[in-house]
Amino acid sequence: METENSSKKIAIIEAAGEIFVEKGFFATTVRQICRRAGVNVAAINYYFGDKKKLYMEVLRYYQNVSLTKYPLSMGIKESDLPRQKIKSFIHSMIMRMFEEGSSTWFSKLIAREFVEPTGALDTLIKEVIRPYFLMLMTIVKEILGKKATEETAYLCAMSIMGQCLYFRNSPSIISRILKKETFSQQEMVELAEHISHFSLSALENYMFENGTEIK
Amino acid sequence: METENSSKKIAIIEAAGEIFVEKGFFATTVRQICRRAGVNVAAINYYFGDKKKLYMEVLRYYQNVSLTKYPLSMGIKESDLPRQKIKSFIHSMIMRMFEEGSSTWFSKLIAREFVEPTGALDTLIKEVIRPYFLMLMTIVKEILGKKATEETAYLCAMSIMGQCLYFRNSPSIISRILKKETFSQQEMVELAEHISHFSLSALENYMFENGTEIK
DNA sequence: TTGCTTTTAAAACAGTCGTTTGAAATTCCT
DNA sequence: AGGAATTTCAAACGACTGTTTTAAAAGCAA
Repeated sequence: METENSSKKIAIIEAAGEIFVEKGFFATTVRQICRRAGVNVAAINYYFGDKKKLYMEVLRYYQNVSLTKYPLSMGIKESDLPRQKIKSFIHSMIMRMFEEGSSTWFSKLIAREFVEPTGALDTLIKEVIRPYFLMLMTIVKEILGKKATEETAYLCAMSIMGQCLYFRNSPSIISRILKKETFSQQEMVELAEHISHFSLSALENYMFENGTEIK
Repeated sequence: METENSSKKIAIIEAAGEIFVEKGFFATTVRQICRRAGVNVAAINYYFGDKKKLYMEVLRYYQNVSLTKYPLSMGIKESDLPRQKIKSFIHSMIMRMFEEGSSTWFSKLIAREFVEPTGALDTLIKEVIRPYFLMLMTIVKEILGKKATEETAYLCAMSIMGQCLYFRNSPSIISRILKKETFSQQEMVELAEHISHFSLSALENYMFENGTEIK
């Protein structure tokens, strides 16, 4: 019975992470994972029990990595103006989702979960997503002002999340902007700038209609 | 050799449409389709060749149905103000995506293709998506004004599309707003209202920064 | 070394997938 | 009606899936 994380266990997790991100949970086969990790097919069941438990381990593993590299307060200072907070939030989110590197697979997996839920992981997902989403909602409310209802803030936060995930999760779209798969630092910045600008323009005028304040 | 569409062929297409929409191309099995259509497993291969060709037939079938029910000019009059055009566009898009009914599966399939491309169908997809997307871009440009670059209009159009598809394609999100799966007419209207309002607020101020016009 | 536990590895398992077979049933035409 | 073409169906095919088995190899404490 293994007690701590053997190197082989980690090799499996990392190989699995790559392929899960690339193809999603269902389209990924355990044999692909094992081949890339250089282990026997039985290793997954030996170390993790089954494919689904491995998937959860992958999420958990990258959750830790991701949370240490990108703390929940993503460079946002409480003293910042709401405008700046939103910018930081979106910027950080885009960076995390697009940046290439072993520590960002988790974000991509999460993004995929949004669109193609595996179901059994809802709790884990919500543990990670909800704090961010609630944080976004808080900032959104600061900008909208106190006249905004909870429902309004919720919808606006979803509009922002939707943009981020859409740009991330539509390969055919991405490849129409650029011919390549990856993004340069500058391109990511520009994308974040656009979403920030678009969303801020929206939020700062959301409570007004035709130039007159609502209610 | 069959020449025209037999009733059985259509039964398969409609059953396939339902399940493809619900589960996506890969997770749908031909046996499920055949069971729901009340035909033998071999029928799919007999009438369509294979699963992928059936999928293309489904898309083609609903493309025709959808295009007749929802013409490309979706209630938009050229004399309308740009504001109204955007509203009509988003409203129509949301309606098409959420409305239950045999003729809207196509839109849902398309929405799914956005996120989970089957690859082989890129051309067909683009034939349908592009006209709408270009139309949206045109309206966006009218609102942004002539100082807006093509790139800017493109990004803004994507932001709008992203919101629509995100609200549509995230079951776990949807079910947090409402407990049920389907939407009432009023809820759809409210959703469309929000996206319209959010996007219009954004667009109408996009070319301004801190109250001063850009450039 | 001895004995015991942990790890590896090939092979097989049971199940499902999309697809094909080949013969029966049905339809259609003269 | 007869006979050819079309359509249906149960069964099976081969390939793949996730998982289990079984036993040999490696590690390790005594």
